Amino acid sequence: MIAEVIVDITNDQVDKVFDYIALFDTVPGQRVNVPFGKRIIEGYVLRLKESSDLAPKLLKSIISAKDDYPVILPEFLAITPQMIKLFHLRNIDCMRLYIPAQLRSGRAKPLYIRYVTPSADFNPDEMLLSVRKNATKLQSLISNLIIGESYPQAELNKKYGANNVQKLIDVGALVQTTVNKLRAPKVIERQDKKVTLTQAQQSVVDGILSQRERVHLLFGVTGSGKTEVYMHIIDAVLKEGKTAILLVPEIGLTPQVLSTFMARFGEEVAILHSGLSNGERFDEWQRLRTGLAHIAIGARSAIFAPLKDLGVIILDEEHDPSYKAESNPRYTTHEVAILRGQYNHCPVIFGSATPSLESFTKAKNGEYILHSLPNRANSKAMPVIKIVNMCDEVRSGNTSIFSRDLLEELDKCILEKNQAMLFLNRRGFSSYMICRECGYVAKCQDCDVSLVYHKEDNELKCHYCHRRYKMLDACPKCGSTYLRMGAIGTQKVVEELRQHFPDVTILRMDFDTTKNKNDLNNLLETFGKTRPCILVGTQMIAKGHDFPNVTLVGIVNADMGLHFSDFRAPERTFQLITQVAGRAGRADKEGRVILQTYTPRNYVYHFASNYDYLGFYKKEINLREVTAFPPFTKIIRVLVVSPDQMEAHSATKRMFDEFVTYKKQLPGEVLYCKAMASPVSRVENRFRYQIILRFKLEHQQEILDKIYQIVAQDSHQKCSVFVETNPSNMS
DNA sequence: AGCACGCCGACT
DNA sequence: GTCGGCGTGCTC
Repeated sequence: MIAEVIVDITNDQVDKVFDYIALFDTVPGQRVNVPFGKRIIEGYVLRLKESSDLAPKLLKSIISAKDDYPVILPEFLAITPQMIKLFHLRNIDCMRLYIPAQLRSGRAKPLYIRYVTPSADFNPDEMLLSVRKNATKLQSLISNLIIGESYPQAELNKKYGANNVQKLIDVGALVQTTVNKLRAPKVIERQDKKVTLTQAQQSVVDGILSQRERVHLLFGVTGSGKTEVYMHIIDAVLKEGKTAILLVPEIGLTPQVLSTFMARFGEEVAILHSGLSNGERFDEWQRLRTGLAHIAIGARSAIFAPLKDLGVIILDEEHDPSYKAESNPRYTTHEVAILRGQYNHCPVIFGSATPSLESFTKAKNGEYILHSLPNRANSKAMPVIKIVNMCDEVRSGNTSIFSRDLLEELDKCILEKNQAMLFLNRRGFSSYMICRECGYVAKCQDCDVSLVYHKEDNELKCHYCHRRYKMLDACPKCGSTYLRMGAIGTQKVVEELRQHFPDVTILRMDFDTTKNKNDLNNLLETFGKTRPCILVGTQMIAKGHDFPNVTLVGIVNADMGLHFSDFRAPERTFQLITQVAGRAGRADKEGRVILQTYTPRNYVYHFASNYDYLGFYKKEINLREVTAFPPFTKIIRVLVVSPDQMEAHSATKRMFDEFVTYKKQLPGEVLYCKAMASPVSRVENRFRYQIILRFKLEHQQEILDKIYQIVAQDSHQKCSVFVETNPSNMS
């Protein structure tokens, strides 16, 4: 037999199938050791065949199998060609996505637990006679051992002393056995709490289950009970003997979400997330692979959960940016989900209260089936969102971070012994310029995106074209010199808050204060039981935490995201406001939201404060169409990185010239093509240049192929080139 | 990724 | 004359 093998080397030149002679039984998906050149490396068997096109004398043989089971499911091997094409990946990139990293590095050691059992000829009475009188611990060990019983050795060691236990092992009184134990994260007791669905929820469940081979978009407002819908569908497919994947955003994997699913499905659930130790994660992967667990819950990478017979794939909060892998290997979870859905003939569900423009457009076009849950399950009204004009505050002499409205509401909230959340919108390091008198924001004349301040050369730059602008001394609109830039940090907010409310507990939650997983849990626990209390935080506080006593949500600086130089900024801002507002007044208490902005008349705030997704969608999709931005076009960023600035520059120039030549061949297709230094021009002493292209979708495959071809032509060891599709982070 | 082959500069 | 620089090319 001949085996087609992919070798475990990340290099374009060896990204092809190598034929080896399989002298023993091998199966597709198996990991093998093969001779390659002068050395022996790991490889993955793709498929088996009778003969090779190569001359037999050129072929070498597989040395050995690395595992006694195929580490990659047939399903993954089947979708690999499509993965390669869709995301422009190498074969080996795909293989590595399919298996946990620990398996490859060989660091995933199974956990062995030693047990000891009294041996057949163990006679406690006889043995006690030969023990010294003062060896009390040894005596009690001997007299407490029960024949036929098995003890974890660590336990006995602790109780009676390791030397005593070892002594008994040495004389043959105790026999050691080793058991491989799976390190599952702690399991919450299963409570069979049956929830009756509302009629609306039930019809969504029925609709999805009756159209299994399709992609569904579940558009349900905050609190409409999407989770219940998911659970019922998972329940239904489990009963058919199938399996399920539920994906949540990276920071959405909160203890609350986990315990909800654990309580419902118990040990059927395997969790795959970054908080697990290497061993735990590997063991959860094994539980899924061997069929001990049937539901995989996790962030993005859990889309590669090794489950057979998938009955449903769910992406909750489908608009969340973390579903897009922004570093190599790059992929989009939505598309992988659809590939797996097609293979398994199972439904794929994208759920959100604020669907991404891309997904909603596809639903409107009939590519996805749209299901709506327009009402909250408890039929309570959404909290009122009050927009506060911060320019007015400045004009009336209030230069603090907080508006008078927000302070007043905070006062009331504290007086009533309730809780408040203050949300800070902070993205990236770059910042925009804003006039604090009139709200003017510096924008690029060509691109209609906000300019980004670059400290290195004290200039304002557009991230979408190469245009540079002189730093402003005064506002060009009103002449005020009261310009501001830079992000406010949570620390600053907390400091100022302490001055206003010295006696109130103020908690801070951001990247700095939640470095390890326990920090976050402790913080949430403290917040849960402290009243009154104010929680200040970034994105993190917006996700899935349910605190019934939160009656006030303050969005301190809504504009930050809006003026970030990203064509998706309005969309992100709308999603964020909706999500954050949903934190107020969850239970029987009225909620209130204060939204602070320097541009109160912006359409995003208008639609967001009315919870009008459809209105926002209509406006925004129209804007994208008119300005020729995604989803009507595709944006490609080619990033060139090299420690040698000249090398990076000349490579960029060479490629850019080729793109320009190509652009002329397809008149009207490539709308935009510019080369420039990257906004963050140097990272770790490596220089960065970029080329931005924007083109229509009709010939996208052709154009993409050409881009990849040009990039491949010009890649040397001296500089690395990365190609990103519709990038959101341009640093 | 590695390792060998191969073609030009500074040395015992 | 040789040793060694790392550019180029191949690995079933």
